[in-house]
Amino acid sequence: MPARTGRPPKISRADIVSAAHRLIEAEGTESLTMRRLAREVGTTPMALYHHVHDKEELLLLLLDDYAAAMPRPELPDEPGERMAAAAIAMHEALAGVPWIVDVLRADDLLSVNALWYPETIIDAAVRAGLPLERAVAAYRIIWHYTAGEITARAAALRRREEGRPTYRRQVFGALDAEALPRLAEVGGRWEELTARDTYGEGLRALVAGLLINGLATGRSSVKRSGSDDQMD
Amino acid sequence: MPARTGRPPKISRADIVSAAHRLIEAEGTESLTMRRLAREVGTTPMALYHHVHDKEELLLLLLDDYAAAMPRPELPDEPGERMAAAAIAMHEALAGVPWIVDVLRADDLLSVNALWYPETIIDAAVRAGLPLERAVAAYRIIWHYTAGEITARAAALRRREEGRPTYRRQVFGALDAEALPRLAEVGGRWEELTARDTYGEGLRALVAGLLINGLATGRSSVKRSGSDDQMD
DNA sequence: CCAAGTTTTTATACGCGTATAGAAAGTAGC
DNA sequence: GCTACTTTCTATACGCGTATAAAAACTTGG
Repeated sequence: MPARTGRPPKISRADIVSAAHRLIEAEGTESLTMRRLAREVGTTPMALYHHVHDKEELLLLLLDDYAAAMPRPELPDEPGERMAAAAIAMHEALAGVPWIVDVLRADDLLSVNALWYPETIIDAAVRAGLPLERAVAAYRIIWHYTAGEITARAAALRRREEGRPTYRRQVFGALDAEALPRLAEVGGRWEELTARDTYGEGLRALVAGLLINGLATGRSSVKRSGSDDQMD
Repeated sequence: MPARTGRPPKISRADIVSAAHRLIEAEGTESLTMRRLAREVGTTPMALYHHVHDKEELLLLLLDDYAAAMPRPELPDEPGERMAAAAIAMHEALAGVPWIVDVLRADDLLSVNALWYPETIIDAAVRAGLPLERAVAAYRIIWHYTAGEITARAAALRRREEGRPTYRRQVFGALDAEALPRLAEVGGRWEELTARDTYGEGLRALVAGLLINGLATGRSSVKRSGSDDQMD
């Protein structure tokens, strides 16, 4: 029965989401404002709010579409590597979305179509021998690390684009070498060192540690067996 | 020479920062707006901007004061435990600051008075046998994990306070048990499991993994340090 | 056909961070 | 004392997300 009561809608959630995609595509992330979007859809700003709860929900819907379209990686059989592969795929998916930072302020993942990532990571952790509860904990720890890394990455990018006077250069210039010898030792190389991509390295360390911890005796499963040197 | 040229200032950076502290203390984090703060200081909003670059810088100044006042923990001698102890102290310091989330959107730490944390962590990593470069990388990995965990924690708190209709309950209600068996298995316990504090657990795993990687089998992971061509 | 009820859309308004322009209040050189 | 110069502060304005209230456009029951 297509006939419902009340004033018939001019726009739908889908209209809004697809207009948002168009807008981002055409004019970049910064142009995605509720007011601009309303103009795009051909309505008033507040009309949008009858279809999405707030802007954050809209972004989550966008992410969901995005996640649905992401290709899923081949997964190795060895559990530790499998966890790592899924996490790296998740990281790559998220790192490619410029407005992701606003979504990352939300809790732990995730939008419906992105559930494949936690599912796969948790499953791999269970295969590695962790009880389900600990596998969930492991996933969340990986998620926190991933979200934090992406946030920092986005901030660094932003800072680089703005060309702001590099507050940290100033900090490292006036370092008290007595109180902070290591930082003084690093000195001017900080900028260079922190520009490196360490996500993969950290992730492997994390996975190794999680599996060792969870299995009491560090099964040799963690020891990198072969194809470990992929980077993103 | 106390005589300087130009119109004499009515307010100082210190005035602003201390007024901000007062305001937060008295009326909570949400009341800290540039306009409200200006009223508190007895000036116009835009006058503040001659003393701080933007609101984010102001928050960083607040954090700096806060960090200066934080007690520093006793540090164990064993390097791994030492790293963990410093990181946990850092986590505790940050987790206690309600507006921290806005600062965490910035790069890697940190304000001047908080440099003790990276210094200590890096130093402990070096004591554990990591070369300085890898110790810095280890610190940053720990930082990303810490920042991510705190962000998620803050988001969870916010969500709990708002009493929003728990989007995730809805997600977990309509789970496709075929495609997502592990998540289906967790089911309604997700809420409970994700409420647990896993920071310490994750951190220990991370430290363990970082030290294993950097030492025992780790030499093999240094093998690419010459041709280190990764982008960010 | 009309009143009641329901859903969607519009109008208006608030407070936010901050960009921009210019006024105000000093010092320094003549 | 006047002009130039510098620094600080004020006035105004923009676009943002979104709360609130009312209007509009339907269906339904009488």
